[in-house]
Amino acid sequence: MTAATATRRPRYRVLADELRRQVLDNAFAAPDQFPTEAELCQAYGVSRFTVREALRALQSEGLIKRRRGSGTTIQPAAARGGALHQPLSNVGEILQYAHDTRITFERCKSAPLPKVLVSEMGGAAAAGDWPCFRGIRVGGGDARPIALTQAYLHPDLAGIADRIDLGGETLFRQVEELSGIPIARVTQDIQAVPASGDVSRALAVPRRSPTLRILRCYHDASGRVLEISASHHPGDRFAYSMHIEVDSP
Amino acid sequence: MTAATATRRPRYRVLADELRRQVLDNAFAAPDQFPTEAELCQAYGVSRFTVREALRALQSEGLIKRRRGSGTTIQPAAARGGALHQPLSNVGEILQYAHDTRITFERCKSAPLPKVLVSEMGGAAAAGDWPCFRGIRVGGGDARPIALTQAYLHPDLAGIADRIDLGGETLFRQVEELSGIPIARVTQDIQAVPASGDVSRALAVPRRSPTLRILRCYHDASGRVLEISASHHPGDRFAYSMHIEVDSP
DNA sequence: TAGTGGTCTAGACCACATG
DNA sequence: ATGTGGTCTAGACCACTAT
Repeated sequence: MTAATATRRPRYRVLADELRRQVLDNAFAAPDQFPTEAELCQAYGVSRFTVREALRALQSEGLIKRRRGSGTTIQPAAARGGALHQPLSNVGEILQYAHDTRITFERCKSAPLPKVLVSEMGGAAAAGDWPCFRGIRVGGGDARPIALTQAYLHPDLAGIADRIDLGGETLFRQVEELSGIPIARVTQDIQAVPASGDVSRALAVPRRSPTLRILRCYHDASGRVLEISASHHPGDRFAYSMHIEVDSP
Repeated sequence: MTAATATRRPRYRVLADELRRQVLDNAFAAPDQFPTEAELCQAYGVSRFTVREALRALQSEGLIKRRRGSGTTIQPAAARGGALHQPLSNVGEILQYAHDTRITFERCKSAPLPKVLVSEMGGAAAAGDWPCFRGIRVGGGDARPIALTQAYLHPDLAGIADRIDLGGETLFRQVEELSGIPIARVTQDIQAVPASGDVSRALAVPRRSPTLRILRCYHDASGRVLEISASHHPGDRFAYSMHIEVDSP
């Protein structure tokens, strides 16, 4: 029996989070200093199954590399260029940013959804006033911001809009928790656009300079859009990076 | 003890192949007629672990969908384009374009890797002359091109460079086939950059206009970069979209 | 040879969906 | 109430790498 606290979070996810944090915090002296499965089993008091599930997650994120006989090594964390990299995997952690960045939101007035976002959704079911948030993400060793994000909640969720912690977890996690409706699917649209006046001021870049715009729609299981967001990133100091594992023979 | 034949192929892969064949052969009357885990354990005489590993593979291919409590269902065949199976995981569609586009390459002279790509790789092991290809992708109902792609093969693969079908399958699939070395991992970097002179001419966009640049590295199992490519897309008529299925915590 | 990760078994309890 | 898939344990043997 473990502690009596009712953690509904699987152990292998907790372990994966813990190990990811350690890797990103450079808690290991060298890439080959990552613990073996047996060591992790003992250190955390879990079975090999749990350890392997956690390591499978980290591997699919590209954080570690495993070879039979050799061991587990940390993937080149450094060797990255000037731009900030956002590692993402095919599962839940996709929408998280590097751990040394942070964003704080401010609440804006509710308003009809901007036209560009309405068309992104396919034009349907966009009626009503959507509670609006605006945030600027900073970090990554650069004083200048790396993102301007505008997010909108579905009018049905207006009741929880005031209970959002503006400096807390990601918006969509809070939306899930406060509304009790899990996010089932995220669609994402990435495009290069010129910086508008608003964006150029917020990001400290010239007007019309290349900007990476990421539009995201957060759907529940029935397809309804609970949240929609638009993020603008400066082209010269932000890269959206992902990796894909291909299964061998 | 199983049959005496020394099958070094894991059971869960054999099972996955068998089930994939059945699904593609429409051996199941309805999408919800897929067997349960318990049925598969009994039918094939394997443990639940083996069954789940097999189903995990099929799920990551997008072939089946699983829900706790409900069961396993077969995904609509509409999601599948060609008759060929794609070893790439669910995120693998990321590398595919709309099928109403096409690209033809031309062979360029082998040359040292451009600096921007060297730094993308981390700077190591980029020495030598890399066989080079250049292609322009058209389609999508617009007469103007939607991409300029430059691709480079590792100098070790110079021998197969002349056997590439310039109008055929994707380059990396041909590289896999001709070299016999499977691609194990793809890393991808998306950034907004201003159009260079070369890019602006090829895409028929103004110089310095926002352009979506996608850098891809194709690694083999040992981490060597077999192919590296840079694609530039016009910001005003190209969007990179992707869908992500979220597993709720 | 010793130690690593990869595969596999036989159990168990749980969360969830459906009747 | 039943059955589903999700999590987890404690073992085992094997293939591979390094020494």
